[in-house]
This record gives sequence, C-alpha cells and structure tokens, in this order.
Amino acid sequence: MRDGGWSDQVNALGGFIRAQRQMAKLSLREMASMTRVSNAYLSQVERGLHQPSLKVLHSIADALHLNTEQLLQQAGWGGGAGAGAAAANGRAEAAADEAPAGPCSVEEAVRAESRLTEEQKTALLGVYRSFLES
Amino acid sequence: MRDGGWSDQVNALGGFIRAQRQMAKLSLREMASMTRVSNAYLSQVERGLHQPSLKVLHSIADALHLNTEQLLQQAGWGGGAGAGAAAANGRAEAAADEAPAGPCSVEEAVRAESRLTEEQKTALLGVYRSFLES
DNA sequence: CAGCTTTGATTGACATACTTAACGCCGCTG
DNA sequence: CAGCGGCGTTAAGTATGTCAATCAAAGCTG
Repeated sequence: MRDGGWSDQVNALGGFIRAQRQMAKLSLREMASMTRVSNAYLSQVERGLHQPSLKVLHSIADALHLNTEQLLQQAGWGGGAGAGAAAANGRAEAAADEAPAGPCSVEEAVRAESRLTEEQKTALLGVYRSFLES
Repeated sequence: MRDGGWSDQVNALGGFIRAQRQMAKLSLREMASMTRVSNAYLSQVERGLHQPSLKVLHSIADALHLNTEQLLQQAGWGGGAGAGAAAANGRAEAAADEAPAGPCSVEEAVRAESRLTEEQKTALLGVYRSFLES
C-alpha cells in the first residue's frame, strides 16, 4: 500500500544524522572508518536516498554516541500501534512466583544447557519470560 | 569476519518471532497478510536465513502486538553505546552448567512449568529444538 | 479412494542495500 | 602556476532483502 511518507521519514533521518555528524565535526570518511560503512553509502543515507539497515543504523548511533532510541524514532518508529502498555521496564518483575516444580526451573535448565550459545539462551529466556507476563 | 554470533542473533530473532506467531495462533499466510510481507520471506526470517529490514520488523511487531523494544532487543540491540560493557540482564549468570541429559533437561523443565499453557510450551520447545538443529 | 484446503518450504526474478573506484571542487604549500 | 590532500558526490558492481509462483505434505469432506 501506500507507504506514504517514507521519503519524508528517511529524509528526516538523514538530515538528523548529517546534523549530528557535522556537530561532532566528523567528515564522511572519518565516520565511515568508525562505522566500517563506506563513506559513499553514508552520503546517500544522509540525503535520504537509501534506508539503512539495522546494522548500519546501529553503527552510526554507536559512532555518534547517540541514544539508539533517538535514532530509531527519527527512522520512523514513533507510531506504534498500540495499545501499548508501557510496561517495559527492563527491571525485575516484582512478585516472581516460586519455582514451580521443585528442583529444576526452566531458567536453570536453559542456563545449564551446554549445547546452546549465550545468545540462544538469552533469546530462549526472553521468550519464556514474555510468556509469563501475560 | 568476526560476525561470530551474528547467525545466532538472527536465529534468536527468528525463533522469537516464530514463537510469538504460533502463540498468537497465526499461520504464515495470515501474518503475511497482516504485515504485508510475503509468507515466503517470513518463513525465511523465522529460520534465520535473512535479516529483516526495519520496515519488516516494524510490521511484524505491529501485527504481533509486540513491544518494539522487545523485538529490537532480540534483533541484537542489547549492547547499546560503545563504552559500556554489555550485559544488562537482570539476573546474574550463575556458574551452573552441565548435565544436559540429566534429570533436569530443558524439555522436562518446560513441561513441568505450570504457569505455561500447552501452546506456550509447544512454542517454547519449538524454539529450543530449532536451536539444537544446526 | 479422489478431491479440496491449508500448512510451511523452495525457486527464480527483481529491488534495494552496500562497496569499491573513480570524479570534480576547494584550500593549501612550494 | 602545478601539485597535493581533504572534502562530498557519483558510477558501476556485488551482496542481500523481498516478492510471486510453485511445491510436497498433512488435514478434512464426501
């Protein structure tokens, strides 16, 4: 469907990045070497000719010491659908129940699974916890 | 190429999406029509064969009523700005390990978790098994 | 059993992200 | 002036995201 104001969003993002870069007194090439993204592509992104991927966006935010949320908001993540309960505080959820089945909780079992990488464990536990919050 | 854990990340993201989709009792095609992303591509994303773009991620989060932060975290945005050491997870990582085949397997632990519904258990184990197949 | 529908997966074509190698412009130093 | 070195931009190529069409397998209906 109509993507509507894509170019506007992208342009806003690009302008934002360019402003931040100039404010940090960095040249395109300098920033390119920091982000390991080609200067050419950075130039195009800044002028709204391309939509950068997550990797690139992350690198840019990193190099400019920007808050990731800021960048994502500029990239068009304002309009969530949602019913969004804020909820999301990363901090511990208060009233966690006790371990259900005695000696081995899911958390412990996952952590103990040596065939999983750390990332996989984190992902799995993320799914698990999200299930408990409902 | 130090991509190292990259495929893990993507896989984690895919597994997370698949779990959420199954929990919402959606088929690939249903979700495809909601997100206006082809079922084919969704299938590939869920199995970690491709890294979805911002647009697609946004659509997915939207269709599944997920908090954007959750998804982005799964997509590899845990780290945040450069200087900081990583690891912001709530729980400290215990030194536990070992005993994959012992009495305390992930499968058993999940099955014994009384706070999960049957569908949730199925979804969780689906993610888990998909991680083991590599 | 044949048929219909729905599921997830694959293939091939296309669009877009991204890279490398140029280009033209401006400020400098000799 | 020529020549260097930085700047942003452009051009052409490669890699990858994305789609439409199609597939085999599984569940129903008669």
